[in-house]
Amino acid sequence: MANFAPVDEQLTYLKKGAAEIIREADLHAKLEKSRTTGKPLRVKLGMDPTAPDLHLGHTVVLRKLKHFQDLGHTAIFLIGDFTGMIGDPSGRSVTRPPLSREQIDKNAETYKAQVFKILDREKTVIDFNRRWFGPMSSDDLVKLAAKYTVSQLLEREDFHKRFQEEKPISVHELLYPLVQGYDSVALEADVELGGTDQKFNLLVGRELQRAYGLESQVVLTTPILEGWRPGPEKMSKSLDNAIGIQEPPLEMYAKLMAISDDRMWRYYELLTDVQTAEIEKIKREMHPMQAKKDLARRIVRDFHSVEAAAKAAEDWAKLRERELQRDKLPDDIDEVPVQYQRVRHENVKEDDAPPADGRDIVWVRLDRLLVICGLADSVTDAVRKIKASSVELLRPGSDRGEVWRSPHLPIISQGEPTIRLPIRVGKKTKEAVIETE
RNA sequence: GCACAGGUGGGUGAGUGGUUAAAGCCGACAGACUGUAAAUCUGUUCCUCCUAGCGAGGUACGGAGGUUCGAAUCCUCCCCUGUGCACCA
Repeated sequence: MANFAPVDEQLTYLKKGAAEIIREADLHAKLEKSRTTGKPLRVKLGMDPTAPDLHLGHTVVLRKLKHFQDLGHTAIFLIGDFTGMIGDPSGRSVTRPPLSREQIDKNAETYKAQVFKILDREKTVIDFNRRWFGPMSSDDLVKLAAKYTVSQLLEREDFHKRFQEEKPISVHELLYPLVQGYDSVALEADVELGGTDQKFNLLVGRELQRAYGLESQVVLTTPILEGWRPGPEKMSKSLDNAIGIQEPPLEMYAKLMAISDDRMWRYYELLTDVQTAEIEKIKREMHPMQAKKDLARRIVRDFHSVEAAAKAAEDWAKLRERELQRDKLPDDIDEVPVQYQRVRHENVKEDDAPPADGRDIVWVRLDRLLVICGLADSVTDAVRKIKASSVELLRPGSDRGEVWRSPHLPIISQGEPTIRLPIRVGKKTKEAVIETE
């Protein structure tokens, strides 16, 4: 059979990005045993087919399953089509509405499609817990229920809280951890994976296996990933900070580029196969901006393709540049025709006039001009903007211009019928075409 | 229908007779900073006019009147919203 890597090597690989391993010594022992017997470990990850779309947060634990798979162990992806009908009460203060049969089937299908973006389709065992719960007799169910006590179940924080607050806890919800735990019995799992929020349920699996005369599984939890927006919230669709694995490359890339530097390292740890030592090196030696680009590219590649990732990076850079280019004269400035009458400055004081030395001076009311060009909401607003030094007169062919702080603007005319005047206010640039005739 | 509560600037929300064009916050707009994102800091945030100034004027606190030297603030009527009750049953 397969040749397993040395235990310590495997352990290092598996520990990256893990929140907690219960118990590490057990895992060590199991790895040791599988290596000597040549028998791969049975590693279980169960998911309820509740949300049809997976996001990067879900992939943290999936990747961990993949790691086991990489090392030659048996990855079992268990779709909780039976448990889905109960609804996982984890972290919930109210009863979760159960899913309909059709909904579950539909979600299960989309799950399979998405999960194989990470797992190796050939090597993964997909199972449904209805396989054993479907035919389970009432007798067996009672036997299962007899293995655990109410007070044990009430140790769970959310149950405890609800009990304390005299909020309802349905019996079927109480059953949930038992059912999930029994999955481990049925599958004879050596290891079960889950998010840290699943810890209690996973531990029940340990207990139940022992109660059924099996060796207890090792529980490996993974951290809950934070969303891409600033803030400590976990990644979640409802908080609108999730990066879905089915999202288009550019969207994915852009969101990833928007994460904070701190979070970037977290993502490196939890969403890539870059080894811890390597991450440390990147942290030390690479420019954070470059590191983030690499990360974004890497993740997009995982869910799309190398080409798509390259394209996303390119498109993103273009978008970025366009945004940063507001100092530069854009190629396509809107031209606004303006009649001189509407912007003519009437009462020019003599001493304001620069030496005309024979040429015509055209005095323009810059404030009115801004309004006509749509660069200000009202004349008052225009004056404010002028006084706030945010109005820049651009010189044609140059990226730079001159900040003009007065509502009156003298232009030396060479006698042309029109005067072109590119103006920038903040992000907006317009070119006024003044008809002097 | 009755009874309370309430209607303020883009949004929230202070303000109960007089420097109140109306606090604070948010948003928006600009400026600074910057490797991305964010954060931060500064300024501005009703309109019109000019001589461009801590300038002049106008309009504004649901609507219409009124009291007053003076009202977002007090009175009357109306409109609208929320809540409770009643009606219908």
